[in-house]
Amino acid sequence: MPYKGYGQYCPLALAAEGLCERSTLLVISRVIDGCTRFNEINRGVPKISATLLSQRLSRLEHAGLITRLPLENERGSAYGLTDAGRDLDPIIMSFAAWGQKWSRNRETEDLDPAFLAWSMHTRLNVDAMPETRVVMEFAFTGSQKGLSRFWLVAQNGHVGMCLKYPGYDTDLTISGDIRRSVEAWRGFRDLRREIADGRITVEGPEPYRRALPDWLLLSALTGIERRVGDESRDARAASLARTG
Amino acid sequence: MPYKGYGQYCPLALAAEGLCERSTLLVISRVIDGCTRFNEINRGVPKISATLLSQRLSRLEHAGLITRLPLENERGSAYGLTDAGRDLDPIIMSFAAWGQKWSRNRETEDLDPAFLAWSMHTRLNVDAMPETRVVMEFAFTGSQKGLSRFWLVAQNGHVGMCLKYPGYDTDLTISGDIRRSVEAWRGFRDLRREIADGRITVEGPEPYRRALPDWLLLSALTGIERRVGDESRDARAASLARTG
DNA sequence: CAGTATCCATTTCGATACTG
DNA sequence: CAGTATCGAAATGGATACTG
Repeated sequence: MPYKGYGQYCPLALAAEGLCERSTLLVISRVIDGCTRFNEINRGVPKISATLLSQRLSRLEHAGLITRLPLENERGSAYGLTDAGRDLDPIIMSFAAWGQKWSRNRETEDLDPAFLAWSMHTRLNVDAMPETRVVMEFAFTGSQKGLSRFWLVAQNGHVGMCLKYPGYDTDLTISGDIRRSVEAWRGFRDLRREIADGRITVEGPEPYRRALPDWLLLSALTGIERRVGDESRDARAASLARTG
Repeated sequence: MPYKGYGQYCPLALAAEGLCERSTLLVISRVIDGCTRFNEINRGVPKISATLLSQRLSRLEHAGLITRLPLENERGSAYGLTDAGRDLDPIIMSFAAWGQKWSRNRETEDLDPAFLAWSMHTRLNVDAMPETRVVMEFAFTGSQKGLSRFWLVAQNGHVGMCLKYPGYDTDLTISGDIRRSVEAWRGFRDLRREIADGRITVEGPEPYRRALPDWLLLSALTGIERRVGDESRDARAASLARTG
């Protein structure tokens, strides 16, 4: 068996062997976030196939990181964390914070509207929202597939995400370019300014329109200082190239 | 491009994309430890080929994690850390600590004597050692390849590791089973007790023999609490199988 | 829904040989 | 020493089809 495992007792090698496979950290992260069902995790991990997710969950279970409880009434299982898995929480957080701080911006092809919608549905400030049902429609432009629409339905403190028109009347419609939307989400742009300047538009009743920025909590990592040296260098180089 | 990259702006996905490839964390860890030369890193990362190390170093350089300075007098380069790379230090430490705490023990095939020797040469307490040259010979039994010999040569605060007899007279000869030696190194067994009970033997002048346990600093992670639930379970099951 | 089995394209990596 | 180029073997992972 040529290159399976690092063949070492070194603790870092052991940890890396089990955790540094494609999507594994993302899967654990979703379970840490509280996702319990297969498809819930599946939606929360970008571009993972059911085949791979299934395999990852099995391995993580055998490695003692997650638990799997078959459900009584329904088919399927509920996934949860073991102590070992829970111990990874702060490590994964610091990993993500590092990514926020040091990663380059992505190309447009990497700005997946579906994943932005999924992220938003996990970070809606339901405490600030009305008791009644609120239906928000998001329309992102500028992505590879042209226009992408999603609906978030908030009710009784619970938020659902729909890929198709959910049948309920839409209360708010938010439209904008996917790149600007992602940048606002990540905290690189000020959402209120984007709205005030009309680059992201909000349609609907005045009270809802006004409240919207308080409903969207944005990415949990917006506070992290950003330091991507190459980009400012690239920007300077580009600027020189233009002016020079 | 089927499955290259996760195609996401998610900070955790971005971090994982760059860092969660085979051996990448180990390579960065060696540079964090202060290794600067290609072969030095190569020896410190278990089972990495020159091809792969070369590729990893290039990627890490382009990703802005490590620096590479061509040397003036000699061939080759000196590798170092950027701010982004240095920022990973505490994260990699916590990763390794997690591995120490939660990983299962390894099979004998994974107990590589060469890597144990390499590890020891980085953790010799040179301040406690004589000014004069000290040559230690290690003879590990019980590994796949039968007997494995290594020499550590300490002089003037510097420690070298030799895979062949270095020509100098040997001051101390340490012999023992590779599994017990690794377990003592990792802090799972008490080194002094292993020596006292004759499972690890030390030959040489009395003062050196007595001082040896103070010279070997052991793994930097020996203090981490160990919690591997499955192993006690496995042990119980095995015990049941034997007795039942 | 919640997965699993199979097949195949793509990718990864080590061994070997080679260079200055 | 400090790598790089090439090649083939091994592993990975997506698509598809399938199940209860």
